[in-house]
Amino acid sequence: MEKERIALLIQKLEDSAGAAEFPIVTQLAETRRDPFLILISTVLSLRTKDEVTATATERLFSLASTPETMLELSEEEIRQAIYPVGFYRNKSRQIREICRDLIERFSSRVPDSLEDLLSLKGVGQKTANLVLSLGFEKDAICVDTHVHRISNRLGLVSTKTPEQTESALQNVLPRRYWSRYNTLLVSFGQRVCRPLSPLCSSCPLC
DNA sequence: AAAACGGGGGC
DNA sequence: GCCCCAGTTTT
Repeated sequence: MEKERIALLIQKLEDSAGAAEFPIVTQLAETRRDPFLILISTVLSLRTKDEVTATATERLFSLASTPETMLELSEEEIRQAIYPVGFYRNKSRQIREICRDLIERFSSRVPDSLEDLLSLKGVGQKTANLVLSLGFEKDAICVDTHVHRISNRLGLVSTKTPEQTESALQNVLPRRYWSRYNTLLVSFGQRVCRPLSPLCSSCPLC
């Protein structure tokens, strides 16, 4: 019964997502299927709105789209490309360190294991899971603020922190939905179920 | 002025 | 668990 409810929920989310626009970062992810782009844009997204993140990602990747070429950019060049994302001074340094690390330790490829991803500078649980999910289509759930908020609003879980949500979802949500869950919820969270002034009147779930 | 934005790290 | 980090926009 709970399974059927979840299946119906996912179906409704998929229907509404197909009829509308995905968030820009997710669009980039869908079109490019490039783990490196996913990784960098996720790093940029920390404390930053989606549209700003997308603009910064596009500007940066128009200058360089591989670890090698990106490492050739100076911190100043990266700073200018990604402004005004939050923490842009730290991030320009961090991005160069990640590029250097990818080149030296992973032959210029983004690793596809949780452990290796976590070993990169400034990459934590959520960033790593998002790269696995969006970049490699693996069974991972990135419980960011959107996923946390909406999972509770939908009544799938009843939790206080994103960490609690992550473990709770692993028990509730069938594994076959994991890789789609992020895309669907983040899309839904930005289009409709927004943190402030949610568009409840046009909610596809009601 | 405060809250918000797809956190991470150190302790 | 708590606290710090630190840039900008929105309310």
